[in-house]
Amino acid sequence: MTVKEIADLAGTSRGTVDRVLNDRGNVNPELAQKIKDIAARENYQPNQLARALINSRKRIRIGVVIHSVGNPFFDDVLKGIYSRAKKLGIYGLEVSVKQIRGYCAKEQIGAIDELLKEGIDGLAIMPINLPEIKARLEQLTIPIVTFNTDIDIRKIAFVGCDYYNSGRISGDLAKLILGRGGNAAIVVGSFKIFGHQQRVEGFVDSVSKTPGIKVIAELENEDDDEQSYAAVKKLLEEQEPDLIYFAAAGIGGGVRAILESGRDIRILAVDDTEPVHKYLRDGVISATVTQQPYVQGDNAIKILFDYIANNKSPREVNNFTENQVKLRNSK
Amino acid sequence: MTVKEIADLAGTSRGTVDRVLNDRGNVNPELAQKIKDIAARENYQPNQLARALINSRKRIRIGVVIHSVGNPFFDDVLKGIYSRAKKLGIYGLEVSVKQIRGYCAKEQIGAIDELLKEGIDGLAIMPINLPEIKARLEQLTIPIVTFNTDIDIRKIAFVGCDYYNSGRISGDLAKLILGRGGNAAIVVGSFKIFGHQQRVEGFVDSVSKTPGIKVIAELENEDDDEQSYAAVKKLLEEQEPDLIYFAAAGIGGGVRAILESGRDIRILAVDDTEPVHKYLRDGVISATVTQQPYVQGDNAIKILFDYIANNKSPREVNNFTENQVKLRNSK
DNA sequence: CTGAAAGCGCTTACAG
DNA sequence: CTGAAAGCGCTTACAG
Repeated sequence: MTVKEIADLAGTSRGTVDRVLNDRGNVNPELAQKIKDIAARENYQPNQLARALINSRKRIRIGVVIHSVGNPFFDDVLKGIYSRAKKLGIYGLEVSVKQIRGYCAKEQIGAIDELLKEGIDGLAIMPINLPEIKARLEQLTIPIVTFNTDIDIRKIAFVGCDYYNSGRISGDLAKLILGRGGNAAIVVGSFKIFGHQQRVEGFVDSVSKTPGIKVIAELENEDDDEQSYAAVKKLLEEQEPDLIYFAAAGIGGGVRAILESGRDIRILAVDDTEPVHKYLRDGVISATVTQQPYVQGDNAIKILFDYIANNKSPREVNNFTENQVKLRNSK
Repeated sequence: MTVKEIADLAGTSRGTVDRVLNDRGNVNPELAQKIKDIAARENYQPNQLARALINSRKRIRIGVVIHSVGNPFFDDVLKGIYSRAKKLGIYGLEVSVKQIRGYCAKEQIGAIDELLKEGIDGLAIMPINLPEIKARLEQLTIPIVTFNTDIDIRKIAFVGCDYYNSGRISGDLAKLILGRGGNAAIVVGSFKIFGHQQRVEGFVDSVSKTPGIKVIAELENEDDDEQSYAAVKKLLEEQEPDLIYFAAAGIGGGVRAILESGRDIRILAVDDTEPVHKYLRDGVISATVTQQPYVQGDNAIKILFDYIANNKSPREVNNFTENQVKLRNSK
């Protein structure tokens, strides 16, 4: 079935069929209905390649805001973004990435405004969860996809980690390691950060079913290696954990404190940044739970483009990446 | 840069440019060189969409041979195959799948011959590793991709598991669980099957670095639940394993023997078939190592189509899927 | 509101 | 060996 064939069946022209099938208006309602009926009856499927060939001439611009500066975790997220941008380049996609540093709302809003000035058809953003960001995003009329971290606004999709599940899986690991019992401690960045909180909850829920396992401490390190070192050092002076679960950043510093203590403590981590990777290979860290950063970048762009170019929404707003367990010999 | 622009620069026609750039011959060598130079200088990249639109008119037929009948492991492999077949349908791909049962060389050769009679442009096959299969495949002139299991022939690619690495990762799990020491037993289908052998090697190499862990038994179960049950039952009467690693099929039967014994034994599995899935959820099996069956099917078709339609080979002949650790709360 | 024509960038006959 | 023309299935002006 082609546009031409439908036009012939309806006794009209291709232009008119195109207008009807793509809701471009300006068609006699009766004729429009007739064309729709024929298309439905003949199960017309537009040829995606022909359509893409035409559509690729009008550029689609997607803006990306990511606070990746100084944080190697986001290297893989960026790889995913650029890879998908390249793949969709032949379809007319142009991606403009604003990399910013840390958690500054002002800088983030600045990046959004710059992108708007450049002129974008959609925004992929890792929003800082603050009221002023929420307010700014709610003013936008272009479609938005959030990735890695979420915020409570109307959006096409969120692509990122299911933190609660991540915590549960780390809990599974703790149970494997501690067997019938032992003391576990948890170190996170901040209980104020939703994802961190969720991981702690998941971990605690998971291990709490095993009576012999006790969670003896929950510490904050502000995602900072020095604070992490100090907090863990203090912990080791006061208590006797058999296992420490690092549920956010600052892992390198914390591990250093453990190694210096000379104690035999099992270590669980999250993600696969440089220090984690190294300590995992060396057998210092027992396991880490990763969150497919590459997929987060890749899929955020894919979903947003699909929405803009093909008017297709993902099935679910929440698109969770897999929480994958990595051990010493994992690749 | 378009064909038209190159033709203008070279003072010739689009037809001639097309002949040169696609090696269709029948062009004056000097003119051909001139066109090639211009294309190189202008960094000409053919528009993939326009090309695909044309090429989609000639159907490309890929035949698939898979011994999936009666083995639910291959459900996901099939899903991957059909998903990729559908995705590439708009590019002209037609896939014909021959599902056969078990390890019968005659049936497999029959399936190959049927496909050849249907007329295929490429073959994706899970070859039984037997001389007669090897001989038959070596006669073929169409491109071949092997998936899930490999055979020593000339081919475009193998897509499947790195069994040795899979075994090593299970060894990592054993070390996590046994901590400083304990007895491990291994159950495989057959030492004659390369993949099974490799998993055993990987496991042994991995745990052998920990002095306290001993591998006290290596059993065969012919991938059969009843034989598995009997073998494990006998093992438990004679020895005292702390952990049993099932490195192939027949896991349901083996686990039943363990449960009936009432002994507290940690269990490692491979793949995520129904009994494994259930026992993992119930906390009977501690962990399993999976091999991305969906990706195996999906990627085998993708690579083969890319070779036939776009003359593109994968970077490596061996395309290993990831060995992923799944725990109780994994999704 | 409608249709004839041109065009996207490529490939495919066909005539010479 | 070469070029002019037609065609893939769609969309986009443009004239009426």
